[in-house]
Amino acid sequence: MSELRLFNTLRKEKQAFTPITPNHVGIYACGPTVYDRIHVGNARPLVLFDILVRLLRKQYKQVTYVRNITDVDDKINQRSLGLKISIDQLCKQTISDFHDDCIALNVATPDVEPRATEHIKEMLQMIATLIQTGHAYEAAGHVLFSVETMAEYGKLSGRSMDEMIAGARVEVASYKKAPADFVLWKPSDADQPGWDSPYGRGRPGWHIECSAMSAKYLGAEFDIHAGGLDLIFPHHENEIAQSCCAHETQKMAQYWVHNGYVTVNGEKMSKSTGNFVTVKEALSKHRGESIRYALMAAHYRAPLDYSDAQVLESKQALDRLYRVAGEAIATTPSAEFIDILNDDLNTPQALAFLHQKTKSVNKGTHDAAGEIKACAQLLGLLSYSSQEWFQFDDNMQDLTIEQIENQIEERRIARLNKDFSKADNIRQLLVQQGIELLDSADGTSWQRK
RNA sequence: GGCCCGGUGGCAGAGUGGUUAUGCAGCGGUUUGCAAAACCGUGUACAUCGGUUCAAUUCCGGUCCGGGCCUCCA
Repeated sequence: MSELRLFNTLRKEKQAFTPITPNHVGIYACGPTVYDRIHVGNARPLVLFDILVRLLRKQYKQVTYVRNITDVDDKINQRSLGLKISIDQLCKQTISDFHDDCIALNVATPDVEPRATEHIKEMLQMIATLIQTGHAYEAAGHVLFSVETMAEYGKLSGRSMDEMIAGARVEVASYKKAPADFVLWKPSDADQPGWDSPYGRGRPGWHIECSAMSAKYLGAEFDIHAGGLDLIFPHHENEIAQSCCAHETQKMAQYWVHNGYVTVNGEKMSKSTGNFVTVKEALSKHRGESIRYALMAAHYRAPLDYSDAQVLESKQALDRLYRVAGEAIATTPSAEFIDILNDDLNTPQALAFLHQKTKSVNKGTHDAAGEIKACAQLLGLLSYSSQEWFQFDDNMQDLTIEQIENQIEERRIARLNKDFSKADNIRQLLVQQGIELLDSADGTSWQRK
């Protein structure tokens, strides 16, 4: 079995993965800001890093997966005002919806799911350290990180200070020493959420929570930090600056892994542009597992265009896998399969492998059903029995299972009597109600269309 | 304006310096009372122009096109 290789954004190349502590991998992924339902674009990293964690667990004794929840953010404040509900209520509801979406997509719960508001103390400690060591300064009630004090600033995103200043579209606040300096702490009005601090009542800037929480649960230096491509700059760049300066380390995470965008008609899915489909909407049309399959059908770093047609095709592909391996007892994923995933999480090729195995089972050349199931389950697929997969339907039921079975029996008798027109009639009637009959030597079974 | 990424057959989407990706769809078969499923056969795909090479879709350079980041964003 080969070793895991990951494309490291820090180096812009695939690298062999070696954890800092043998047999214990620490991985941190940026989770949602809980102001609204997540969309399919948000679901992609959830699914992909879920697979990465499953793969890591297969190969390392201990894996600590931390995925935060950002529950202090100005978007949350705005939305709570708009909805006229408390921030607390909004967060509570959104987190609950988020967890429902995760379950529907078969995304496993992380080992730690820290919330920003529960780590204000750690953030303030880090800010204090940064001020003491000259990396941060107070100005107009804010605390700002001084980018000039960080020699390697810009390394992750591959841009120089000059470039950033040249291309800056940001309005530079007058109290900043340098245009690229960013906020660690900012003052809160009476009606904004805030915490007492040496700098007055205020709230944290966006980036500091991930630095504080990753350090708390994984240490100053840990193995993998994951997130969407759009977090590279400024979020992850700033996390690195804060963390490395506060901890006096060379690295924050060893490997930085970023997934590509989900697009709609070729354009980035994004809340702010209104170009998005929520996971909930998608789930009203498709099974969670079909959506999950669709999200891994392209390589994680490539863009993925989301459409109903795409998910429908994923459903068909799953049907094929279920037919051959649905009832099988999972054995163990083969080394060949692990190798494919170990090569920078090549899920499309992993799926192709499953289809190849499926063909060989259908041809009768290999008895690989158990292997297919085990491999698929490592991807978080084939988690149902075939019966559940083919007969289950959320939004029925005008027809009970008993009624269907009665119809099948009636048809059986008609067929025995060679009354094929009656038999075909029953088939037709059921088809109209979304039920398809499948004749075989062993009798007739049914499935939902 | 600066920087980055990508262009593969009808669609989606891997991969490779010289040999079948895979799935869906299509066509022709086998099988089947019907319907499916399944199997067999079937596609002269690698944006474009040059270069390197015995050989390039694969490496290098230009061009065109698309997308992204530089502001909140997974």
